[in-house]
Amino acid sequence: MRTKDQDKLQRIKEATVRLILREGIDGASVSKIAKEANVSPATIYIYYDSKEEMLSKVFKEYSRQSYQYLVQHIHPQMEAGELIEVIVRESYTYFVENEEIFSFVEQCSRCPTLCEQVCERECTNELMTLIHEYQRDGRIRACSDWNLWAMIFAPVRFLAMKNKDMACSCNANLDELVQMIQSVFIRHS
Amino acid sequence: MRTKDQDKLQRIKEATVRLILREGIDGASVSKIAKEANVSPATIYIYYDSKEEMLSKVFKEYSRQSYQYLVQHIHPQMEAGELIEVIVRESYTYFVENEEIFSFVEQCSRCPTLCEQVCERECTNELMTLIHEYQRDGRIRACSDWNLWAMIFAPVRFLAMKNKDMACSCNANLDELVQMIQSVFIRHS
DNA sequence: CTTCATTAAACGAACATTCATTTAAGAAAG
DNA sequence: CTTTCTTAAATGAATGTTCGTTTAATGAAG
Repeated sequence: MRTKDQDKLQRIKEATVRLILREGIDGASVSKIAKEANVSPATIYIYYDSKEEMLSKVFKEYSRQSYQYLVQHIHPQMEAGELIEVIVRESYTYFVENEEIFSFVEQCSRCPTLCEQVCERECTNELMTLIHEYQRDGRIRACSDWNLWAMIFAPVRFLAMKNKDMACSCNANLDELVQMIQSVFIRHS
Repeated sequence: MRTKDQDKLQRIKEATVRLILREGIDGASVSKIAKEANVSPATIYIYYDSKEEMLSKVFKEYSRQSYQYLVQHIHPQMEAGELIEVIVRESYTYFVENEEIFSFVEQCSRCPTLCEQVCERECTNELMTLIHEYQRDGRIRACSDWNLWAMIFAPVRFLAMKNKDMACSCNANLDELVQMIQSVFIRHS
């Protein structure tokens, strides 16, 4: 029996993500993706049942990835200010260095038909648990999970999205953002 | 001479926005939009040169609208804390009450092919000028424009987007968010 | 080792459908 | 009448998906 070529599957995923950065979610057709991946359109249907299933699976996978990346850079002994700094800085780094994936995930997460299938919550359990500990003993300000996201990730994602439009001073912006977010969650700073 | 039917144009815009909320940006075809607006596809091409032009014009118009709405509720005599509260609350209200428009704008603003044509900056001059005054005399914390957006609008938009997923406690979340954002921009609170 | 079925991956071509857009003719208003 | 709006119908191109075939990897038989 012939075995599935994992490299080919990887190429399909990357092509999807690359094309959606270039042409937007409505410009990424199956045939274009296939061409970009050097693969026959029919091959895609060996790995996925439909275009929709493909998008939502790739979406889910790459959603997870950014948080997994983040978790690697975090350890529970960190001081509160450092924790926030690392989360913000590393998120930003990841988003900028993986702009294809980032743009893809951003687009998918605004698309009602896609994000009702992908629960962001389950991608982030590990990170949440850690932050909850810091909140419980008062090292960082307690708040609802929604607001935790709203005040940490929404700002970083916004800044990362605007990265291209910014002048050369993007590092200064990031420094400032770190301080601002810290001032929300940590007293006397 | 027969006059262009402005009501028809309005119906087209609303149908566009409604359909994109339901089916996402890639599910909104010209014919579906036409049907939704009770209009022939050809009629759309009387008002717009192409689908792309149409999307970007409607996008631009509705982008402006949310800020115009906001400006109505703001006056320069406001105390700093109140200013931020009003911006956050009224933004949220607008987004939730106009979820079709909101979802449409959110989707468009993540689509690379669309947002390179629409400069968000020019929609917000009036609001920016006002905030800059507050920043200049220290009533609210000075920061780069990017971070101003990142720490005010990105969080509200995020919360508004998650509004549907939230339990009944969405008002409490909003209250908390207002406080958190105030604590970034205003000392001793 | 060499054959040779067997199995599933992979493909290019073709499918029906839908797409964005245009045409040609009718309807409405001046 | 003239002018402009409006549309149903038609356009070719492109869409997502399937078909029939070929290719490559495996294990059994000689």
